[in-house]
Amino acid sequence: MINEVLIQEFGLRIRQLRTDKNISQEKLSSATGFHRTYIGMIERGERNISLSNMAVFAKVFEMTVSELLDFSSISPKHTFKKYEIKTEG
Amino acid sequence: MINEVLIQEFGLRIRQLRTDKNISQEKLSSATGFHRTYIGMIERGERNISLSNMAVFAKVFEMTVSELLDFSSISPKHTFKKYEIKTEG
DNA sequence: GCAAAGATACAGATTGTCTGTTGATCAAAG
DNA sequence: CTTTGATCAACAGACAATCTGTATCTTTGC
Repeated sequence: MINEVLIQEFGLRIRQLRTDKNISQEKLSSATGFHRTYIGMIERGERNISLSNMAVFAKVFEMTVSELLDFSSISPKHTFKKYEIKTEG
Repeated sequence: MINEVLIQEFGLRIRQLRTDKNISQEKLSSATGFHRTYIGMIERGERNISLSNMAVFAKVFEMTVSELLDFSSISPKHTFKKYEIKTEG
């Protein structure tokens, strides 16, 4: 999978926001409508989620998708330079 | 499809960035590695793209995914309140 | 034991690729 | 002015690859 690091950062970000709210994966599951095991897979960086599903998390955490993808609190050195393009791997 | 409005905004954002760079869909296609028709579908808001593929566009446009999803120039009133959650449609 | 989370496997849906066609626009040439 | 050639983008249909969402079982920690 391409851009795995980014997907893992996203998982950490969701976990951080969830634990900040002091709720379980099951609670987040019912808030978002996703299955609880799916939440777990996302937090572990095992799922490359789509824009429309990102928006569901963003809404539950009351922020825009842009803010949801702001990893400065998790990974201060985050930069586009680490992103990968398909054919150069 | 859920969150269609957001997906359309993303398409407009890509189109804006591409036309600002003065390149054709085909040029963007070879820069990103995606098929030329796929670029067109994204710009028309017909594809719900994944995080890892967003990063490919972000890299080509030299910005983070968070910046790529900043729609303030396209849609100044963008807010998470317009996002949808699965079960409410 | 019990609750929360990890792990794996799976069907069905969607994304992403590919070939090819159509129509619009533009510039150079007749 | 109209034909030719080149470039660009919308679109259709078929296919491969990947994601979505669920079920089930295992592990961890209280």
